[in-house]
Amino acid sequence: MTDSKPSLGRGWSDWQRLTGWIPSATVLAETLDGGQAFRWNRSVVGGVPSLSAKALATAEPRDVWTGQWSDCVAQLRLDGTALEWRAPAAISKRVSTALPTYLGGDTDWSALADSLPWRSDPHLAECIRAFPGLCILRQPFGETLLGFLCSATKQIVQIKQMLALIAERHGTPLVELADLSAFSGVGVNTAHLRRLPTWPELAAIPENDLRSCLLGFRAKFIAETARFLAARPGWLDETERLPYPQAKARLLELPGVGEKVADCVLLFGAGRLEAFPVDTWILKSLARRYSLADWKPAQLAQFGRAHFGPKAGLAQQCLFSWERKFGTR
DNA sequence: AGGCAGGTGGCCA
DNA sequence: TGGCCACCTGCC
Repeated sequence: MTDSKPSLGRGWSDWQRLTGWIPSATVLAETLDGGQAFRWNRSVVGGVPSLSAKALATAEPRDVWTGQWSDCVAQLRLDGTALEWRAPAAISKRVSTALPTYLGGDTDWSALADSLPWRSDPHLAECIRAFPGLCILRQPFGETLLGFLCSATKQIVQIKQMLALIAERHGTPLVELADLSAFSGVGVNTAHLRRLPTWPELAAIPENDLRSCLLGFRAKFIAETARFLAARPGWLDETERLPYPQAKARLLELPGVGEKVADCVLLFGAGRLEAFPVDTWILKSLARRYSLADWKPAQLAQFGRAHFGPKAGLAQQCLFSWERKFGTR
């Protein structure tokens, strides 16, 4: 079977360079799979496939990240110092437009981190040094809300499983079924190439069907939030456009959305860098590194905004990543 | 083999 | 306002 012509609509586009953001492997992993987003997975491609396949021992093994958001799916890899991407050929045009925005627009993340008060804060300096150029993703608002409604007292692996199941069982395919056969052997489970259901779609799913996607008591919150939104067309879009304080106040009206989830949605799903989510990791971080043991979450949030300034959300993510990776003791 | 986990809402002083 | 506790259930 020959496939000499460039494939139109089948398989993946060629790898293309992404200009602007050049993360290390660590920072790329931390950005895509460090708790901001829950729809990225790493696979290892290349290297020595088997003992007998000496001839196939070609390229160095390297990580390829596959991720989905909205009606997009993309793969990312590091080639030397450049970040490269590709997408299913059928949607590569759409992805080429959406990907830069998803990765934080044309923000200079190193410059932004440099604007944080690290000069007078040794621990913050250490966290920034550990994850130089760490990026705050700009994810779809509604999907970010869904993701963090799943997050209560769950670890990242489990949140990823919930969302994968929701997409698999209740989402529509991202690529035409006819194109899916071209995806075997590239580290992609084609069953997972489905977009997450939208909120109107979620409103039509019985709570028990949600519950069976490993959601537990979170299913009730999602079902109730879906009903709330279904009764208010345009409410979520308006909320996304509101200034931070008003947007947060509105999100807090949703069942299952408290301070922490609201801040996560605004930080990772709306680019509001003034949001400062206080979770257990930040609780530990501030208690241990800033001697703020026994402070309550609301006080810590106030401290965070006052101490780290208008881009406190980026500082939060640096502290969070550091604490999760190095602070386990 | 059980305790625990990126929280929230409701109830009580 | 502040503190406690139930809520589900699959992982480490």
